[in-house]
Amino acid sequence: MSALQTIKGFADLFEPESTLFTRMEDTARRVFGAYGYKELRIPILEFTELFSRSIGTETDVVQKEMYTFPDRKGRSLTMRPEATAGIMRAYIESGLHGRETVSKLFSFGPMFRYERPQKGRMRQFHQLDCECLGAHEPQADAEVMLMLMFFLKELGLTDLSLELNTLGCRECRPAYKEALTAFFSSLEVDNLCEDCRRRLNTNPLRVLDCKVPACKAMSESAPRLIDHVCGACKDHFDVVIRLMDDRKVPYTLNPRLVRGLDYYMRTTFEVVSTGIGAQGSVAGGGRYDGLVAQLGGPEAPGIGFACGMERLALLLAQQENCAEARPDFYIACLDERAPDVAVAAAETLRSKGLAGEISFAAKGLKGQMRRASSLHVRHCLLLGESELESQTVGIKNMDTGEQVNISLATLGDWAEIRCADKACEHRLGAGAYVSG
RNA sequence: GCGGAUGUAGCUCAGUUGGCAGAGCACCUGGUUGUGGCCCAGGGGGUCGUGGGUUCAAGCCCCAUCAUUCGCCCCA
Repeated sequence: MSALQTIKGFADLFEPESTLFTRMEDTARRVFGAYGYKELRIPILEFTELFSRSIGTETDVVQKEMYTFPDRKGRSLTMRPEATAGIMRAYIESGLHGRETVSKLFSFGPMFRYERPQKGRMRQFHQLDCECLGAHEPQADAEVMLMLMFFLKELGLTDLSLELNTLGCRECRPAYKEALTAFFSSLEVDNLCEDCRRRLNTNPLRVLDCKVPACKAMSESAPRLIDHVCGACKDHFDVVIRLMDDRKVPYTLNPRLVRGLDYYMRTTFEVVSTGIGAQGSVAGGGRYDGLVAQLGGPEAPGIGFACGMERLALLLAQQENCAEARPDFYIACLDERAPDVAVAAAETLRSKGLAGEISFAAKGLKGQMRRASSLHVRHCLLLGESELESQTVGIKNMDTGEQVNISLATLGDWAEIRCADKACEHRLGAGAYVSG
């Protein structure tokens, strides 16, 4: 343990990862905005009760993964492990439900879960979160999923699969749970893994989700939820599927897809990738019609999803189309008097739209040129003794090796010409990456 | 909470059956070159993650501990 290292599972994000995060946020604002979603920023700390009441007391998240501690007055606070609960709280507390029938909200930021870190899983991780509140219609389910896939496509991610399932509702799920429990109890329960024998009592649906081969084999012939849901749920799901088929968005029906949080019902979905190791699910969500009321709000239905930004970043980093933006200039100071001149010259260049930097200290030519090379700049501006005497600057094109000397007074003109030349290129890091 | 792998120079890593701490890259100085990338010579840099133990002798063997990482679990 040391004051000079990050906490386990907490990371500093430098380039290029930080740029990837910015890109995800920008794309999210643009795409979600096109569907009528408004950005909502919510606190990171909430009263613990908000999470235990919404996520479910029996879930692993609440039981052993939350950062929970008392504040100075002894009230139990928790660093949010997910965003939905906080958005629901804000929705109810603000009275937004009274001013509009449908509310579409998105949010993003850090979440916290005390888990063992591994690839694609941190203790502080980031999620993009969308919630559509006030609509019970299956069209809302379809739109949410279409929006998610559109967002991923806009990021350039296409090699992903959408998995889809329905969980039934409060009316039909209890009967299914009983049927499922009865089914497993009729078999050799001892063949199930230790976890599943426990799940059989707490949450039998999770047995379907188990990855242990023996459990998988046993649940192979288990009764399927889709055959047990009530008429209303069946109708709802049929419309969702028909809409997805109409839009020709590929998906896989996965009867084993079960959400880990208690509040989900009816439509559930998950976006999975094979490219990032064991933590392959990059986004997940579903319908949660009872949640708002359960938290003390009105009877408002809802559907939404959360998207893991670290996992998306892993996929984005694998793409070959990340081209770094090249700075336009580096001013090499070869004389002690040069840095003063360089500060002013650089300001002139930047005011004309060029990007670059200067050496704050005067150093030898060799080191300066190395620095210019490592920065991948297009031009190296040389300020040495002779240039200072004559009030000029040597401009070396780092690609061609050509060098010209121009008067310091005309540096702004040179910059304008350079800018015009490159009018089609992104300026000042506005788009550090070009999509392919 | 459980299991595997890994901690040696600023970075990437070698290090044989236990016997003087190494390479490449990077950095600094000098030389060569018409003003960088090549080449030559030299140089600075290490509590070998940490603490114990075995031994004449430990980077190497044993125990503990911390950290990183990949899985399990769980989840986005």
